Amino acid sequence: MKDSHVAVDVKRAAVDLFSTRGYANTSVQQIVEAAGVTKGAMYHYFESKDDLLFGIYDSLLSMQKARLDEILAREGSVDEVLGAICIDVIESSIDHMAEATVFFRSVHMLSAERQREVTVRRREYHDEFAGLIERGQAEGRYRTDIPLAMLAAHFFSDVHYLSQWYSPDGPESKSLVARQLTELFLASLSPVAT
Amino acid sequence: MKDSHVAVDVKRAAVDLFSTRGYANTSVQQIVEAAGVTKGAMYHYFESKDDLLFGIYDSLLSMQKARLDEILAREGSVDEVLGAICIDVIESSIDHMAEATVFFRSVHMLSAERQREVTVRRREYHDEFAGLIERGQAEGRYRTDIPLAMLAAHFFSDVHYLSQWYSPDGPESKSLVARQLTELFLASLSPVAT
DNA sequence: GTGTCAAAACCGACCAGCCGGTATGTCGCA
DNA sequence: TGCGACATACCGGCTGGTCGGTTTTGACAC
Repeated sequence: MKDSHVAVDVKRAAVDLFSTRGYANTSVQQIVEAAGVTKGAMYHYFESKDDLLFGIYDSLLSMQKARLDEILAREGSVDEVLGAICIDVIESSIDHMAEATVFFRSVHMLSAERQREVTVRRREYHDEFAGLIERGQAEGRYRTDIPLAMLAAHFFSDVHYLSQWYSPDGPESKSLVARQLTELFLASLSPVAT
Repeated sequence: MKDSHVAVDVKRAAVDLFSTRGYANTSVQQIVEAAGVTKGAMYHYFESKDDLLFGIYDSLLSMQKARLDEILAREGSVDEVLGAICIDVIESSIDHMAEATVFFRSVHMLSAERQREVTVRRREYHDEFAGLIERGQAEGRYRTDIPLAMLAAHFFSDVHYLSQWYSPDGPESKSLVARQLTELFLASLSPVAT
């Protein structure tokens, strides 16, 4: 049921429209027209407009979590692993910029229940990420004068903000941006001389 | 006309509701009820719901710009001035958290024309901020291996993200958060050893 | 191959409700 | 008596969602 061409087309069209016009400014009618299907077909695969929106969140959260776990499973020093994670999440956010835009812009349009689920799953990601920083702190590699949660937030803010300024058509390549932002973050993690 | 108690109350109620429920999920009826006025009174002071939303943007942009210019006019080294600006914008964003939440969440709900004006005024702020970093680079204080725009974005991302995690009821005080985030930013600006 | 038939997929006209906005009226005051 | 500041009833349009009906699909018998 999940991989019907209808469901796929509708979701793609929805991501596209939500990211440009916004969720509230996009009617179900516009979505199905853009997807080349009918309303009946859409409501056969999605319970509601909210359900469709949540589908976007679900995909993105699953993907990023899988990527995170895959990298965490690899061998390497804290520095290497953390760097790899930062670069990966930035690159994949750029690869899925439209989804990311919707993700950060439309949480409050989800039903309360769904918002809670998104929060929980984001926190899982956050905690694994913060845990890695904590390991680095234990090894004396990262500063401890600033709360762990703030260090993590300091990085997520960059990912969050990407869709506000990055353009795929711009001068900066995806991987360069990823390396530079990661570099800035890691630089700010260095312990301060006492 | 601007400082009627009706206009003030409506705006305050709107900020409150927009920041919690979102612009699209808040009806004009709810706003006027929360403000204790009638729809007629509101439409006497605001042309449209869009106009009301823009009022929030206008206030915030004017305030931040004025604060920026005031600090820029003061004497001091680049480090001191930049640090003061960072701390100030973070603190005032916390002081006006509700407005900031609306600001970052609802731009795409503004009319195209108004969106353009907001963009222009944000860019003015951005350019002055980036200009200061550039001065620091010229003095050899800040790294030059990363595009200026990205350095600026790296800071704005933290301000942007504040409303996602900061709670006034939480353990961290406003000024401490401001100092710590500024410290992280300035740390990442340091030139890298070659 | 072909007829049968049930289930799944899909269609699209329709609806109730809400929402932003307005038209018209009232009231106090200069 | 004119005018700005509100109040209130009202409207047209649009939106998410539904529902009865039709077509397509696929398993099975013959």
